[in-house]
Order: sequence, then structure tokens, then C-alpha cells
Amino acid sequence: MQTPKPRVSFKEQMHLAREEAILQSTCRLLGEKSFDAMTMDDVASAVGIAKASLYKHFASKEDLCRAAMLQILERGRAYLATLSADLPPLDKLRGLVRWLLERLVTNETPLLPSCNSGLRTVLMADRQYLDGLMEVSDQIGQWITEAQAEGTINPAVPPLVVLYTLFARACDPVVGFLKDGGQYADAEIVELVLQTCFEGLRAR
Amino acid sequence: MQTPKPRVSFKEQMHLAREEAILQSTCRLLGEKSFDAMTMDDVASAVGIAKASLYKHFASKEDLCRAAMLQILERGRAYLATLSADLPPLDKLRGLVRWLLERLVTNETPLLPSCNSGLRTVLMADRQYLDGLMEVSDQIGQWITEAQAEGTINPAVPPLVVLYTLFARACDPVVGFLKDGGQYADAEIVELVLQTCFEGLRAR
DNA sequence: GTCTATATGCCGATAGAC
DNA sequence: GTCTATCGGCATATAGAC
Repeated sequence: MQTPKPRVSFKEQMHLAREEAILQSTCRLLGEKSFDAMTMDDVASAVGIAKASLYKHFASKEDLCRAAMLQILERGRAYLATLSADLPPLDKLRGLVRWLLERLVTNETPLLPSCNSGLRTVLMADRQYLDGLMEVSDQIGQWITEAQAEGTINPAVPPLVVLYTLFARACDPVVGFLKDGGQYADAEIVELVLQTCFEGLRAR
Repeated sequence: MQTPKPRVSFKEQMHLAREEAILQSTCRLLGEKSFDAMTMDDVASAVGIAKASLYKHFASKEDLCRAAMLQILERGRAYLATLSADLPPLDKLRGLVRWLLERLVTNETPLLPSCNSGLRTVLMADRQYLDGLMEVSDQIGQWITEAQAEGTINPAVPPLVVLYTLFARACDPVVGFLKDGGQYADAEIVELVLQTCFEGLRAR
């Protein structure tokens, strides 16, 4: 007998595609405005569906944004996995920061929301998000330790401070300032911020 | 004949003291949450007066926050003026960043609101704020140029990028991360961030 | 599942007594 | 100028037809 699977699968695929579109719009909007300022109407009209339909996919605004942030986190993990193992640890860290900055410069949701956003409270109460963030942090922390052992990252800076400093590039306002200035292309902005992050402002 | 001045002055002094208290509470609250998330009820209850009374002092929420930001800006200018003229330009820049970080670590309103805050739109439309910010920027820009001529600041980094990088410390999330960690005292946090800002992460 | 229409609650701002 | 009480609007979330 014929299996009904294809038909169901098609419906599910449509469902997932719709959800994917919703998440993508949410990511873009969260990059443009804060969690508090973004409304469900914004998302609905961006996707092109009625607001009520959103609630068939996500139970609440917090739920939607949590899902969006989890997706970003997953992409971050996937990116880290692509960094080849024999790359020097310093280059892996540079790659991470470049990825963060490229998200930021294209107005996609940053990996971390700005600190005093209402979204931060939500995420810090979400076990799945925290677990994922912890795993990523462990991976990066290992690279930091290796880089410090090699002497490529300053060993005088505590590893935790290095980690936070890297993560903070995910919502670095310098990117927005430079973008508004219109003087630099996106790629240049990324390189400039990357440079000041690792090399500092003081002459060497 | 007796002048009525003292009595009037006393009332005015009370009025100003009240306004000062309102502005101070606003500054603290704006440091803790975003402009969008802060409510006039928050401010009122923090000051200990009724919400309606706020509107006798400030015409709107935007007005109140604009006044708060102008006050901060003025304090920043006053601080810059205290930096003795014969200090090396690099030390003046360090002093500026230290001042910004000290504000941040004590949860006072940062000099600059985080980029995607609704407050940013308000401020960027305010001539007085923009003029003040411009004047401060010119002063700092001069120091940057001097420091680059001396060779203490990396001349390869465009002055504008240096300026933005310094300003961005006003809302650096690393401070909040480290504060939440509870592992470092406020003064240590300031020094750590100051160090990574000027010296970078890479070993020298 | 998608829509229109609506319930519910919060927040900025105001009215009006004192 | 301070208060209590309230308006008006907007945003989250839901009801109910299709």
C-alpha cells in the first residue's frame, strides 16, 4: 500500500518553511530595533501574514524571539565547526569575531542582545539557550587558553575577560557608527573593528 | 526696604533640588534598563512623587531623558576640562575612557545610549545635544591627532575609528558581564577593560 | 491555519480637587 | 505643585468565522 508520508511531509515542509520565514524576519527586525521596540505587528507585516497567525506558530513574543536567538546560536556553533582544526587558535578567534561582525554589519540579529534589553532577561532564564551558550563558550575558552600558551594572546588578560571581549563585538556600536557615517564599506568596517579589537589602539 | 529675593530663591532652590533628584533617578534607571523599557511610573516611584508631578517639571518622557542626557554630556565636558593641559594626549584619552567606564560600572546613564535604543532617535534630532557632542568630539579628536603624531596611538587607525572606539566604551557590555560574574571589584573591571581597549588582546 | 475583530492591560499624558 | 483618578492609544494575545 502507498504510504501517506509524502503528503504529510509536504504539509510539514510548508509549515516549517513558514516558520523559517517568520524567524528570518524576526532576526532582521531584532537587528534593527530592540526587543522592547519590536512589535508583533512588525513581524506579521514583514512576513506578510496576519498577526494572529504568528500565534499559531509561536505561543508568545518571548517564545518567538527565544526561538530566533536559539537559531542564531546554532548557526554560530555550525560556523565554529567549520573552522579547520589545524588553524592556529588565534585565527580561530579572529574568525569568530569576523563572523559576529559580519552579522552585525548586515543588520542581522546579534548573537548576544545588548545588555539592558528586555530580551536578555528572557534568555538568561532559558536553560536550552544557556546550555548552548555554555558549550560555545567552552570551545572558545579552549582556543583562548591555547592561544595564550602559544603567546599569541596576551596571557596577562584573564581568559574570561578575553571571552567576554570577543562576545561583546556581537553588539559593538562602533559598527553602527561607522555604517551611519557612510564612509566605509561593510567589509572595511569589519576589518577595522577586528583590528582594534585584537591589536588595540596604542601603537605597537 | 527688604528684598523678597531670599524667599523666592529658597523656593527656586527647592524646585531645582527636586528636579535634580528626578534627573538623578532617571540617570540610574536609564543605566539599568533601556529607554523603551523605562516607564514614567518607574521614575516617579524612585523619586517618591506622583507620576503627574513629573509632568510639572518635564513636558514628556523624551524631554526628561533629553535633559538627563544633556546633564551627563555637561559633566563629561566638565571632566575633560579638569584634565591638565600638559598631560600627554594618550593619558587624556585614557582618562576619558576611565571616566566613561566608571559611570558604566556604577550603573549610571552612559554618555551614549545603546545604538538601537529609541532614545537615540530623540537625541539625534536634538540640536543642543548634537552641538555639545560635536564640541566634545572635536576636543577628543584633537588629542587623537596629537597622540598619533607622537606615535602613542596607532597612526594606521583612522582618527574617526579611534574616536568611536573610545566612545563605545560608554556602553561596553563587558562591564556588565564581569559585574554579574562577581569575580572582580568595580575598579578592577575598569582597569581590565581599559587595558584591552588600548593594548588589544594580542600579545605584544 | 488564516483571517477580522476584539478583549485585556500597560503606559504616556491630562483633568481637576486641594 | 502635589495628589488621585482617568483618558486615549498602542501592543500582546485571543475568539470565532471561514
